[in-house]
Amino acid sequence: MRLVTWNVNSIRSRLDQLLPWLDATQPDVVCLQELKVQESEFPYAEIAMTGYQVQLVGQKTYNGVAVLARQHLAVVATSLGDGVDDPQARWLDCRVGDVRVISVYVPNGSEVGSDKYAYKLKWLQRMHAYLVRNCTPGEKLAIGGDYNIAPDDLDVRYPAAWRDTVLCTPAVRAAWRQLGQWGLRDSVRDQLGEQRLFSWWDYRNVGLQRNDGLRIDHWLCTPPLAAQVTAAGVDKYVREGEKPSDHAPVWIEIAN
DNA sequence: ATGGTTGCTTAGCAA
Repeated sequence: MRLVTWNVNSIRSRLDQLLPWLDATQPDVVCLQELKVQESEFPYAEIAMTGYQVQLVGQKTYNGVAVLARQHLAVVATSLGDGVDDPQARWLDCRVGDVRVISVYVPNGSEVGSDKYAYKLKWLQRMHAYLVRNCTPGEKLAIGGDYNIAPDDLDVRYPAAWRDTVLCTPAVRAAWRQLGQWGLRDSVRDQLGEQRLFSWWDYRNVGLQRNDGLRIDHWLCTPPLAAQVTAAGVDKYVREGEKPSDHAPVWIEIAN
């Protein structure tokens, strides 16, 4: 079973990449982020043509997350559901067969010290609280998405250039470790060992040529599922193609 | 190197 997460940076402007990639790689489950579309404008017909079912939480202009699956897909929750007044579409909790799959788009945080950075740190605490409240480390749960966190300097090609940016601060890395302490495994890193793979290259730095990348898109899995992961990787060629998203798809393979 | 590029929406914001 192949699970993939990909921040597409606008699904409507990425259909010409998404559809052939789906056809070529045939993943079982796909988590998408940054749809940048409200549900009424979502390209349902084009996705239906692929044979995938889709569930999504949309929003005009910003954010938006989806889950695609070849088999039956049931929605568990469309937000963190903690009573906080937060219109941002960043969380979709689904059931696919005997696996619970969540597509997540963690806030970027903009600049350290900004309101957006404070929102990011609070949001990560709310995500942890959701797990405590609604999930158990004993179930088969996989959370794929853009976490906007490079967990370690190993996940940054040029750590000095990115030090203390919102993707790398001690505070966001502490929030990441808290997710691990709850019981989630970094299933991609578990497969990579010390190998350095990246999932995002900023448009602005023309950084792809220097491989100025970071690993900020992840699969976090509970132990029953993490134990079944047999392989992981990044479809970097998708980032190197025509009119790419700034993120590449990140996948894990699960035995069964 | 406080620039650079892309997408959505139309000059400014977010990433």
